[in-house]
Order: sequence, then structure tokens, then C-alpha cells
Amino acid sequence: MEALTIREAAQTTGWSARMLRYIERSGLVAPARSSAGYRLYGPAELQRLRTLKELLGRYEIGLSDVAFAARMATSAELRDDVAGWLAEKPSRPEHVSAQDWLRFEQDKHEKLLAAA
Amino acid sequence: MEALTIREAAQTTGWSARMLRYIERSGLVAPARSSAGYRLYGPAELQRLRTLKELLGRYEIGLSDVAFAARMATSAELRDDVAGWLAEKPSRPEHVSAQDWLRFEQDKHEKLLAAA
DNA sequence: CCAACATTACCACGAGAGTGTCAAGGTTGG
DNA sequence: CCAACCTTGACACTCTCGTGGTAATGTTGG
Repeated sequence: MEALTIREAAQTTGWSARMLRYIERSGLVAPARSSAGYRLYGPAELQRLRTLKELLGRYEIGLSDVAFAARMATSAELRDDVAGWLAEKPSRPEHVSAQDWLRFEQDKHEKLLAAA
Repeated sequence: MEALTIREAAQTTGWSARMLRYIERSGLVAPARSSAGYRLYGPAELQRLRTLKELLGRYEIGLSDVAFAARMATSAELRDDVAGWLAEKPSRPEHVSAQDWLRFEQDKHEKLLAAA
């Protein structure tokens, strides 16, 4: 038997057992079940859980973000509508691409402090 | 001058002035500014705000979801890593929890297409 | 000049995400 | 048989999201 129980899977992936259940509930990694209902994590699930952890940490994103990406990946309609909205060029306003507004806010704050 | 102030923009788009500032802060719709710092909403921004409202309502998604999509659209690295994770085959697609907001049955064929 | 607008900076508050812990009960292996 | 595991469900806490206010202050137009 190569499938791990939730406790073993938790230890080898770095997630807590609680989070493994939460991740399953959000539709991201759903392990098989034994006849009695026990979760059985195979090599594929374990790998997926490790790379998920890596992904979230590297980009500072959340499970809900990945869940949304999954939803876009499975619904062409959603994906196309979102892509369509993003493609609407904001004629005038340059940039502000989600990573920049932080710096924007910070600069403003510094300016206010300097003026005081 | 055809640009509207935040109050006028709020009335014609259905958002509140408060939300227009919030939307700007999340990097989705950033209007131009007057020399005194007043937000100036032009036709492009107004249209964008209306379609944004439509988009959120139609799919029951949030501003943060669209903001994340925007982040993926501007970062090839993020986009590829997320897509790569989603492409890792989930050994058995089953057990998606009772209160599931996805309509898997409807999207099944699209998932097959995306995997091709 | 001044009423009506704008700006930012706060306080607040319900809802959801992300976690832990505990309870009550079923399953497993030695 | 029984200790150690598993299950679901619930209480709770911290953060962020999505909103609404209010206050203090600057700007605009008639």
C-alpha cells in the first residue's frame, strides 16, 4: 500500500491535516477515499500539494486565487469575459498593474510626510 | 470638458463614490487626475466600470478575483506557473464537496478541450 | 466669498479566507 | 479488545475584502 493517510500526507507535504481537508473542500486537491471514507493520498496528490505550497509562497497568493484560476481554466465563458474586460484598453491612464499601486501609495505617503 | 467627477461617475455607473476609490486602489480602473488631484472619469473609464459591474454580477466573482486575473495577465511567470500547476493531472477528479459553486457537468467538455 | 464639491485618513462592520482545537463517533491493526 | 488513528461538525480567532460612514482640509464655480 503506497497511499498515505491524512496525517502522513500532512507530515511529508508540510501542510497541516486541517489544511489538507480545507484544500480538498476548495476543490484543489481531492484524494481518493478508502471504503470506510478515509482519505488516501497517492504520489500524485503529494506532489501536487508540495508544488501548491511552493506556488502560494513564491507569489504571495492564496488558495482562493488558485481556485479562481482553476475556475477560469474550466470555463471558457468566464475566461473569455475576464480576458475581454482586461483587454479593454484604459485609453488615458497608464499602468497601475497591481504591483505598482503599492509603490504608488508609498511614494504618496512619503511626499505627505516630507511636506509636513 | 467631458470628464466626469467622481460623484457624477458614480451616478452613471451604479457604483458608489466610495467604491470607485476602492476600485482604483485595487488597480482595476484608474482615472486621470486634474491638476488639483480630482479624479476625472472619461468615456473609457465609465465603460470599463459598467462592464466590470456586469462581469462581477454575472459570475459571482469579486474585485480581488479580477485583480488576480490582471496580475496573471501581466506576469508571464505567474501565469505559466499557475497554468503548470493546474495542468498537473489530478489523478481522480471526484469528490468535490457538496456546496460546490462550480458546475462541473456543464464544463466537462471544455476541460477536455483545455487539456488538449 | 462661499456652498458644494473634491481629497485623504480614519472607524466600523459583516462576510469570507485561513488556520487551530476540541467533541462525538467510526475504523484499523496488533 | 483497545490505543491510535480517521471522519464530520462546531467554536473561535486573525486577516482581508467590500462597503458605509465621518472628519479635517483643499478646490471650484457662480
